[in-house]
Amino acid sequence: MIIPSRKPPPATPQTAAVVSILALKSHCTSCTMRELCLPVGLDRDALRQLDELVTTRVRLKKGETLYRPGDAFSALYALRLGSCKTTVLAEDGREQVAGYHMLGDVIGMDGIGAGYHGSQAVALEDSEYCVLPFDELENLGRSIAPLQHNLHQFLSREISRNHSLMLQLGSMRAEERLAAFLVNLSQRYRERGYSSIEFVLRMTREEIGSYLGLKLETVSRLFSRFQQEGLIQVQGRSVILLDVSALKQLLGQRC
Amino acid sequence: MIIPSRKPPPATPQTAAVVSILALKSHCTSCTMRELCLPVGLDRDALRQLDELVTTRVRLKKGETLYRPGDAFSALYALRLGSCKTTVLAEDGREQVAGYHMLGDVIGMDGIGAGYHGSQAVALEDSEYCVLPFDELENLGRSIAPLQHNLHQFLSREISRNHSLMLQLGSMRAEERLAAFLVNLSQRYRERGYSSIEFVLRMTREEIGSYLGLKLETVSRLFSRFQQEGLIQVQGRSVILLDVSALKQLLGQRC
DNA sequence: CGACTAGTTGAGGCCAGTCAATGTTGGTGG
DNA sequence: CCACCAACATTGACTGGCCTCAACTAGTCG
Repeated sequence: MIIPSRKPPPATPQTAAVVSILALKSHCTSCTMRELCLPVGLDRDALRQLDELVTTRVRLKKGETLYRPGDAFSALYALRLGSCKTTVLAEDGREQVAGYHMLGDVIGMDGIGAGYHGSQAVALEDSEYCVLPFDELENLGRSIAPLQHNLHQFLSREISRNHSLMLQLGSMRAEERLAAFLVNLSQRYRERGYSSIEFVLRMTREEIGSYLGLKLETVSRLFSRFQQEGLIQVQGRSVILLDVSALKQLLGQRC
Repeated sequence: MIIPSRKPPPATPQTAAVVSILALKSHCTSCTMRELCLPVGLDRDALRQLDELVTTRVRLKKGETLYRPGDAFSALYALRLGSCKTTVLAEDGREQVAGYHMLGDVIGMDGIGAGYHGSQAVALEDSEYCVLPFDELENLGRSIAPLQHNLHQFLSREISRNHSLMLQLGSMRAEERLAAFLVNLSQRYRERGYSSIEFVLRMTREEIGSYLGLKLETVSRLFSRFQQEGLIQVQGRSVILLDVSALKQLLGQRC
């Protein structure tokens, strides 16, 4: 609620150096992520106008940064390929993962309010982003009501997502948090047409721990225990969910 | 990240019963909270149009509910008088406070994405809310760019606020969390023209604990300790901050 | 191959939770 | 106005879940 967001304007250098800008047009019209992304439900005419707006893509290698705290906010980014994490930093340098993002996710939304980013986005693997210049997006939203509404929905869902995470961090035990994490990943992979029971984690134990407010050793121990109990099969970053309903029960959720 | 937001539509009864609807026009034009609230920076003409939209207010007594999880989403609410908390519920009934809100705050934003509320808003004292019908607000936003932008900023700031809270919940120790809580309240009281060093808490120890992911006994002990250390003076819900900079240092510090 | 990063596992400690007893406050009705 | 009660708050003693520290293994890459 406090610290990182109200910082004075950019002290940090802009991060354009590490990214490759592609002047290719990235047609929403033909994008496979269209129905998961901001253009969801738009008609052909609206899609064409949105295409006009998305003139650049950014490509990041694993570990590279899309934006940092303090960078001027100018655009939202739609994740087109690969995956990334967003992290927030405390004043003393402590860092916490605030989200893991995959295809169709829109990131950077925390920058609108302050005019500069309060968080950081780092690629977990080689990845690609459509740049949505925010001024133009607002302009276009004023003429295309469904686009405007989609934007509002994306902003709102980010809030809901954060609420769930806050609930996990504030009132769940370690094993419940990890179960929630796995079930959530599972659902999102399914939505994107991937296997919901077998996937490869893109992040380290430490990053998972950071996201869940746990230490890496705790995460590791829990993976081992879940495996022992027959809930999952885990081998490094490869995970197979053997008993999804048991995992869901762990969080108090009825399937 | 998971549980409460993706529920099926309303099972819960609508909450209109407990609230008093006032058909009074609540003029943004003359509202003292104007510069903290959604109309911030709007010109006279825009203000007048916004006035047209805000046709009703809701008045709640302490403990009454503005909306519940599952209630159909139709409007945002601008807090005009008093204060309230918003809470999120896990499936097993566990409840966690997600935010404390005061004059000028806009609440209900988590409902846009799903079409129904995922959280609950409960009055901490007798309070009053301007009802902002969301469809109409979107419409108006399409003709008044600054209003549209303000809405986006409010949505975005809610995200930033959540990020800070996540950071607290995930990586701070109990004393740091409470210090952060007090400093944050202090800042918000100042912004609203109240004393930033002397105020009365509107919530119980248990509610503070719920917000910070702590138990009420822990909160109580910390208040006592802070007092012993000369950081604050506390008497029930009355708090005086004696050493704000020491409190701020507590959040920056890694022990 | 060595250096490095990531992951696993064990031992022990500490912070915050739990349980319990007691004190305080504020609202209500006699 | 005061007595009463219930809700809220404080404090102590003890427990336990997660953290810390540490040793070791597995996999990767120059």
